Amino acid sequence: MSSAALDGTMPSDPDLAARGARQQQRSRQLLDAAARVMEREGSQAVSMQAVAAEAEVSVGLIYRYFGGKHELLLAVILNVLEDFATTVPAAVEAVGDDPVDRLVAAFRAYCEVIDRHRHATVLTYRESKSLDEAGRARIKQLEVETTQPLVQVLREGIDAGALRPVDPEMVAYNLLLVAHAWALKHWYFERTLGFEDYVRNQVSLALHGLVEPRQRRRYARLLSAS
Amino acid sequence: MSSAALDGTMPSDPDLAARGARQQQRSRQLLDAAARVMEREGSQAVSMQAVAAEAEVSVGLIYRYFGGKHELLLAVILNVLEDFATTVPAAVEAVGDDPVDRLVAAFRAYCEVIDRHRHATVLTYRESKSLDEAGRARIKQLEVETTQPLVQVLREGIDAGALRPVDPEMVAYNLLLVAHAWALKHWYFERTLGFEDYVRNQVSLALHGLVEPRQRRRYARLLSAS
Amino acid sequence: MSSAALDGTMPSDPDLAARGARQQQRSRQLLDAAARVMEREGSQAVSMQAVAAEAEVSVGLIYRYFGGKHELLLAVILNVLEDFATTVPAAVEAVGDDPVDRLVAAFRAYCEVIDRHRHATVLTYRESKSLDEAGRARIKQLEVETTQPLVQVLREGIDAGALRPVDPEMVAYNLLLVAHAWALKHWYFERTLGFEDYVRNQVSLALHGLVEPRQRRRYARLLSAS
Amino acid sequence: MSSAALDGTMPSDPDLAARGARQQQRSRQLLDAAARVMEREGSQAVSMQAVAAEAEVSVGLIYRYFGGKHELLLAVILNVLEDFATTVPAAVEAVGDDPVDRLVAAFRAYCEVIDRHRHATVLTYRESKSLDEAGRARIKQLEVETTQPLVQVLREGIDAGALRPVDPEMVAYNLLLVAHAWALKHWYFERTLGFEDYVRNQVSLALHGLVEPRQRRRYARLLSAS
DNA sequence: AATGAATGAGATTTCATTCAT
DNA sequence: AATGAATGAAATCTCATTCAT
Repeated sequence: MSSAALDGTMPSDPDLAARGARQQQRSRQLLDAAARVMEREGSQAVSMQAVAAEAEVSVGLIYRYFGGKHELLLAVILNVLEDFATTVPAAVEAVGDDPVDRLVAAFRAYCEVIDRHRHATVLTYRESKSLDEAGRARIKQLEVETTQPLVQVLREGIDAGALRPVDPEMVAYNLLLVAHAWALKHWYFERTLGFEDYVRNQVSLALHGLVEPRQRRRYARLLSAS
Repeated sequence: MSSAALDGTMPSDPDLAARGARQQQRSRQLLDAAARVMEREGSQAVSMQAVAAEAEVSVGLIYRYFGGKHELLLAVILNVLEDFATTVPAAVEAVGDDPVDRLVAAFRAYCEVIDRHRHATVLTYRESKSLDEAGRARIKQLEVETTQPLVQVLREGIDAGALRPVDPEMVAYNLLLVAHAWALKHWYFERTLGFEDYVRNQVSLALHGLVEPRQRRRYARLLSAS
Repeated sequence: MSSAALDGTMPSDPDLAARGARQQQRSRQLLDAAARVMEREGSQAVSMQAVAAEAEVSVGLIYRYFGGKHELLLAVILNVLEDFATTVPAAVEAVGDDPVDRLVAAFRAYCEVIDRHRHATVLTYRESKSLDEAGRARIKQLEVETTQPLVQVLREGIDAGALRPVDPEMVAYNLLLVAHAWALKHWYFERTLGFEDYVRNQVSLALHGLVEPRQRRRYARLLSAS
Repeated sequence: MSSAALDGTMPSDPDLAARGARQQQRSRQLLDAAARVMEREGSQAVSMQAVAAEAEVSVGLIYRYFGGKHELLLAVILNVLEDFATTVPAAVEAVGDDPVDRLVAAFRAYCEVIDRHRHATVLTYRESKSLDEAGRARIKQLEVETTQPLVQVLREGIDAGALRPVDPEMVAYNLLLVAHAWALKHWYFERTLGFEDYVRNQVSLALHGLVEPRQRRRYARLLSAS
């Protein structure tokens, strides 16, 4: 991984800074092009030549920014996971203290990130086998970390007596999966549901399974599907 | 799709029948080898040479039974979907009349099929882009049909007043996804859960979300996770 | 060349004779099928499997009658050349003594053989490179022999003073070529000419170049094109 | 057909021009190599590996310049037909106004082009079946156009009363065929005739068939064979 | 920093030929 | 005599990667 866009170096020399900015912009341009074309065709079907054409640069340039095809693919996937890492905690904090509100905010944030990177999400499922073991391990590790905010709010809810005493890790993964499903099975859901409907229905269904019976009245608004 | 294993022709001439049986056996042998090696390595990464080596036949022979790599992959995937089509309805019928029992039996049967073809299930997610449009459409169509038994038992349960009035199609797809997750996220779940735990936990969670509150006592056995 | 059809052995034992007849029939069947399908698709494009299918026999059987693909192709071509060897001299003898009549009869016979084996004639041009050196040499040799009747009648005509003193070998080859052209450029000529027109026009043109000026009146019938 | 050598674009940017020139040179190099090796062995028998080896480049490079084997073959053949299109009209114009002189000049020019591309001419006969329908149609179309200068001078000659009133299209095709024969049957003619002899003999023979009897004296020089 | 021509290993696919039945 | 399943060498074509400019 040699992409300047993915490490956090911050040179102080203004020349270097300018160069760094240009590099970051290039890197983003390449990443976007790669995501666009891979998502369109499936990454194995996409040649470096095609990515270069989509980004309107030469093949050689890609190798300046990414060590090779595997690294490029890895960077595309990591890009999504980073979006989770920044978006979800922010959404949870923004919503206040009620544990069920926080849970819903977290789930909704997951779904929004997925919706932003719908095709790249599919890539994660489809292409991980074409990475080396190190890359796969890194993605799995980050995916697990990605669920932590959910696990956290679930624990809070259980401790606060708002949620039933479920296995927070399994439930968190279930919710992540349902969010992924918006991308994975989009061809199916889009026939009947818009994004908002999907999120609201899934929230209602999940909360029916999770909220303590005696707390139901309090969250009636979230429990009703329509 | 020229595989004799996938059509149900049954010639009456004993010679032809013997030949048909030999062909079906070959077909199965090749399919198994393909599934084994594709699941191990990811189908794009797997050459026809590798499949041939795994099956201990020559490359050329694969082309006698399957028109090419795409057809072979398609056959591997269809093989799983056919297992659903036979196993799930049988399990539902075997369990009796109670709608919640039937729902649980259906879900459990899905999970068992997935567990039998864990790697081939992953293939479905990973490789569908390498099929042609017709193949993809066929798989999607069969996948949708595959959910129908679940949709059916959900409707029965709702009509009988045992389940809350949820959207049966969305819930069915959610349950299918949770079953798929046993394959897709096996690397994660296997750290903490065996197959039985996974099924029981998911059943408990799902039923908490689905069963009519006033029917809870009746299904306490299924609602408890451990 | 193991084809029984192409050597002249004639067994005296009636059993052997029956077998020989059956073999000859098989041989002819295969040859016809090969010619048909090769002519349709171009011999290189035609697999032994395709020939077998066309002849409605198994691939293995072809190898019983012809040593391999090269021999089969060679046999198809030789078959045409044999037709020349029998048809042309017969036509020349049948027409009488006039040297110009004999020339015309020979040319017309060539054209008729070509018309009978139009596609196989094209094969001779197209596929000779796929034969081994021995096969090519044999075909060239036979092709040269094939022109001999024409050379012969040209010589007779010159000696008799009916034809101008041209180079008989070159003229013979020219005439053979014009006959071949009926097959080679059939796509062109068929737009404007039927077989009879083609032959008559070419006869007229050739005789204008060949007949002694003072003999013209005598052959006016042949010299007029329409 | 992506060969830069075959379209006439002329970029004004000097960098692009230089690149274009390099590409055209490469294209020509590959075309020459392909012609050389195909002519030597027969195009079906020739692998892309062999062409690459002959041109001393890698296989992959051929695919940058020609879309595949068919296009390469097509380009080799078109190359010859283009030589006709430029050489023959020029030769006709260079010789002056006499219709018979023009006819002879045209025929001689045909023969010279054929002699320059002797093996590629054979290719046209041998390999057209391995092209797709569009390619075959294009070649036939160009071949017909190629005869037009001959048709034209024949018409002029007939109109001027120098030639007998023959069918100019058929005669033109005959002459083209006789020119082709120098390539097709070179193995035969080279035993007795050099290029000059061949052309002179054929001219003499053809003119005997074509020139108006009362104009013979005027063209005695061309009518004598030696 | 950027280009894109060039490479060549490797993938899929075909098919002449063999051989057990 | 006849079959056709099986083989495997060889062909076409792709594309990740390199490197001279």
